[in-house]
Parts: sequence; structure tokens; C-alpha cells
Amino acid sequence: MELQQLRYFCAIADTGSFSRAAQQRHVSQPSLSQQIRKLEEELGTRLFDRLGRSVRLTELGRAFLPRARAVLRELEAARADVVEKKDSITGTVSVAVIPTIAPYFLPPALASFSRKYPQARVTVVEEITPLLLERLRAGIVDVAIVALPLDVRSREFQSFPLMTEKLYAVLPRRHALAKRHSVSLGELQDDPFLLLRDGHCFRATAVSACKRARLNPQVVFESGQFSSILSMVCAGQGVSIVPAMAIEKRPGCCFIPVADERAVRTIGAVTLKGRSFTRVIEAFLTHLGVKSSKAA
Amino acid sequence: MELQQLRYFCAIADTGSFSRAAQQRHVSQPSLSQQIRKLEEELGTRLFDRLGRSVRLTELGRAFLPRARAVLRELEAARADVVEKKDSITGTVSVAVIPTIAPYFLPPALASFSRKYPQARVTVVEEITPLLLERLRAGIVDVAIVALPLDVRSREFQSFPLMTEKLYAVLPRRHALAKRHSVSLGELQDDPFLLLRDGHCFRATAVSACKRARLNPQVVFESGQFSSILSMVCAGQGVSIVPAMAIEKRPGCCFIPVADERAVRTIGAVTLKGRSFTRVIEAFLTHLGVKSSKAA
DNA sequence: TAGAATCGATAGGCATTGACTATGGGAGAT
DNA sequence: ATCTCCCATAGTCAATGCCTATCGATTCTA
Repeated sequence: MELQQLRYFCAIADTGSFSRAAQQRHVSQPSLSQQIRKLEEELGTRLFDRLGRSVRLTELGRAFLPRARAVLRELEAARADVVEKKDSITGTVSVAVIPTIAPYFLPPALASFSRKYPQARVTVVEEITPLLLERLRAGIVDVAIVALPLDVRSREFQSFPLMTEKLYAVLPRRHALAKRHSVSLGELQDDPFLLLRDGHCFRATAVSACKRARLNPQVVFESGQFSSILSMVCAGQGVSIVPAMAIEKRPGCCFIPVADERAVRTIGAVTLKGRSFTRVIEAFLTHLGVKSSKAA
Repeated sequence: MELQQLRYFCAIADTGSFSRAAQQRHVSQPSLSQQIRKLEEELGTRLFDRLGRSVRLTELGRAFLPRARAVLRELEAARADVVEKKDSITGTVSVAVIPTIAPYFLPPALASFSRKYPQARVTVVEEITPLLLERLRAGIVDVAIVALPLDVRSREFQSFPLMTEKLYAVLPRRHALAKRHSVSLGELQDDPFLLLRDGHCFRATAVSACKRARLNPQVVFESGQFSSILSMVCAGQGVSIVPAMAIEKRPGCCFIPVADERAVRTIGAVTLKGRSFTRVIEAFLTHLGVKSSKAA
């Protein structure tokens, strides 16, 4: 059973004639005869009564007609649905962010994106990098916003750098170095350190910055978020390192740029390589600052 | 957009792999690649993301899947519907009968038919022959039961003789010929005649029987049904001619066979030539006694 | 890290098939 | 009786779907 046969069948039923249906469908009349014959053979019954003058649906043909129409209607709906969705900036883009970026970077970006594309919905999940990549791999999330580079060996992901920010030492206001314009991490050898919990990738970033300065930090407190750490620093419990975006005015502490040129964090968008993007996803990536999501 | 493409699309979506889908569909894998490619080209979008390991539906593909399934489901339903209806003795057969047959021949035939095929419905309309043939031509009725032969010149109808019945003279009990075993119509020259109204074909049958006997009947009453005429004969208002099936025991009149060998009426089933018959119609015709409705 | 295995894409050949032209046959219409 | 209209049939041709062979890429394994 072929779609062509159904189209011809409906055309003949509509026009009441093979010849007129042939004109309507822009084919020759024998083509119709041939296809209808096949259709009738497959169904094992006549669909039309060929009377001398005209043709008329048989009882079974009459029963078949609405069903044939239904098939063609469904088909048309399916096509139209795809074509319509394809070009519209509508739908959902699912974003995953690591906790050390989520509260600082995303809110303003989401606000302006929603203003620009009111039809689009964005869902956000906060997760540490490994779990986030897992979700990306599973297709649960479309875009991940993480710190680059990924240490994942595989080339199954695509990374798009978005921005690079300096690291800052966070000191209590009364700290000896609090008035400096820059500080080397080595100078903090004797201070107790407050760091993110293991699993957070920024912990690794901070630790490697310390390593370069030959500093072996004595960690006295671990947390899942910068704001807790800042509060502890304000309370004079120790010092810490944060990226620029985590800076917030607090009475009890100050932020001093780390002297090390390489003490930076790059954040970027990551997608699953080979995935196709809907228009919404494209738009979201572009909005974040990704130039061409086609590039590697 | 072809059905094959939809089938392949669904198979790949189901199995999550071109290769497995190819096995399932019993075709080679490149055939799938080729058809999906065409489908994607027509829709103007990718339906699958080809990741290294496996393939996965894109967002649009995911939206398209239920619609594709719907098309195939509708198609299967259409096919199954026809195939099921084709072989079942279910449905309606529409019968038209002339008034001079309707009350005598049809009731017992319908009763036994309904007993045999409880699923079948029979609708009956009563009409004089020309109107009835009109309905047959229009496809409103499936089978007509009339007196044969049809005087219609055209060969658009098919006739199946069912039975032939003798004609009887109807005389009042006190009529001079009431005790005879047969009577020639010529002997009724002086009696007033009661006949069916013009338009009823049996009137023509009766009149031509009279003509053969050189009788020019003096018609004093016309009716649309035999029972009225019989009542009049009982009342001594005149004589008449009826077919065998119209005979009914009445105190005031008796039925004498007409001597003429050719004074008969043949009744038969008539259908539109070239029409196909459903199983119900076949069954009905067979039940009436038609041997093969395929024959001319 | 090299090699094997798996998976989808591509290329080229072949057979099926759908569409076309020409023609035949049957039923109305003039 | 002839003409005309309409559907069926026959035969040809081109499009196309499917096949085999092969490639390129990725993943798993030794």
C-alpha cells in the first residue's frame, strides 16, 4: 500500500472519475488505473464499481475513504508540524551549570535571553562537572556551562570559551596584606585556608594556583559555595581564593588580585559533539557569546 | 515523503541504531541511510543525531515520531478495516420491491434470511418498477424484486428469474363460472373488471392476458393493492385477475386458474450491471435463489 | 598505543516499478 | 449507425529503491 495509491483513490472518489482525477493529479489516466488496481488487489476487494458512464465507490470503498483521508491528513500534519517547529525559536533549552558559576553568571544572561526570546523556555540544573557531563552525554541537557579546559580525554564534547577571569585572594580586612594591590599566594603560607569541597572543579583550580606558588594550603574549612567561605573570611577564620565573579562587597573582607598571570579561570559552554541544535539552542549559545556552534 | 521512510524512521527510533533497524526491517543498512537522508532533506532538518556510538532522535525527531507512528497506525487500521469488512456477512442490503410482490413474497424470505444472518440488516422500500429502477441506477438500492422481463431497452441491469406463477381469475362465489376448474378470460366479456391502477406493472400483465383472449375489459374500479380488489370482488362488484401469490382465502370469492398457458408472471431479482456485491448482498441473492450473481 | 570491531555514509550496479503513449472495448449520445 | 467518452490493457522508458563493496570514524581490546 503506497501513499500515491491513497492520493489517487481519494482523488477519484472526489471527482467521481479516473480521467478527471488524472487531470487533477497531473498524471495520465492509465497511471491511476494501474495504481488503483494494485490497491484493490492488495485489499482483495473492489473499491470502485466501474459503470459504463462513471465510477462509483463500492460499499467497502466508501468505508475506506475516510480512513484513507485520515492517513493523508496525519501525514500532512506530521510534515507541517516539523516544518513549523524547525524554524521557530520556540521550545526548551536545558542548561546545566556548575555551582561556582550558577549564581553569578547565569541570572543576568537568562534574564536578557528571556527578554529577547519570550517564547523560549530555559531550564537550569546545577551540578558538579562530572555529573553534568554525564547528563550532557545522555542528552538530558543541551548546554553545559563549566570551567575550561575539560580534563576529559575523549573528544565527544565541544567547548566554546566564553570569558576568562582573574583569581583573587580573599583576606580579612585586618589581615597584614589587606591593603596590597596584588599578592602572591606564597605570602599566605601561614594562613589557614578555606576552600571548596572536593568535587568542585574550582578547588582544583585554586589548589594548582597554590602549587605554582609553592604553597601547600592548610585547609581548615570546606564548603559548597563561595558565600559561606566569604562569611568565614569576614569572621577572620582564614583566607581563600575566589574567581572575579564571586567578588561581593562585604564589610569584613577584601579581594586582592593574585600576582600569578596564570591564576585565572576560563568558563565556557560545552555541548555534545555531533548533536544537532534546534533554533532555540542556537539562539541560546549565540546569546552567551558563542560565535559559531558548528565549529569544533 | 514515503511510507517506507516512515517505517524506517520508526524502526531506527525503536532500535536506536541503523544497523539493528536494518535487520528488523530485513533490508541492508545503506537503504536506511538513503531513505532517512531523503526524509531529512524533505523536512529540511535532521531527525537523528549521529553520535559515534549510537544514534539518537533530535528534538524535532522526537516530535515527529508520534506523528509518524500515527500515520502508520491509521494506515494499518484502514487496511484491517477493509479486510475485516470484506469477509464478513455484516452490513446492510437495501431491497426495493414492487407493491404487488411486497406483501406476499418478501416477509417469509426476509424472516429466514434474518435468521440465517443475524448480523445483516435489510432495508426495504416499496415502489413501482420505473422508480425502483431509478433507485437501482443511483445506487440507493442494491437489489430490486420485480416482474420480469424488464421492458427497459438498456443493458444496464442484470436480471435473475426467481419463480413463475400462474394467473387466476377472481370471481364472486355466486358467479356462473365459480365452480369451474379453469376459465378462459374471454368468458368474462360481460363482467365488470377491477384492476390495479396504471403504473403498476401487473396491470399491463393482466391487460395483455386479456388481449390474448380478445377480451377488452371494462374497468370499473382501480386500486393500488390486491386486497382492496379482492374485497370488491367479494362484494360482487366485478371480477379480476391476480397472480398466484395474491390468493387468500376469502368467504365471498374464489380463484379459478386462467386457461391461457402464457398467463403467468415471472418475478425476479434485478441488480445494476457492473456493480460489485458485498458478501451480504451475495448472501441475500443466494438466499432468494439466485445461482450466481456473476452471470449475466 | 596499535589493531580489531562496530557503525553509519558513500559509490556504483541492478532490478523493480511507476508513468507515459498508443490502443482497445464498452456504453451513451447524436 | 456513428461518434464520443471513459476506463482497461500493452509495451516502453526512466526513476528509484535496494544491493554489495568500501570508506571513515569511533570505540573497545590486547
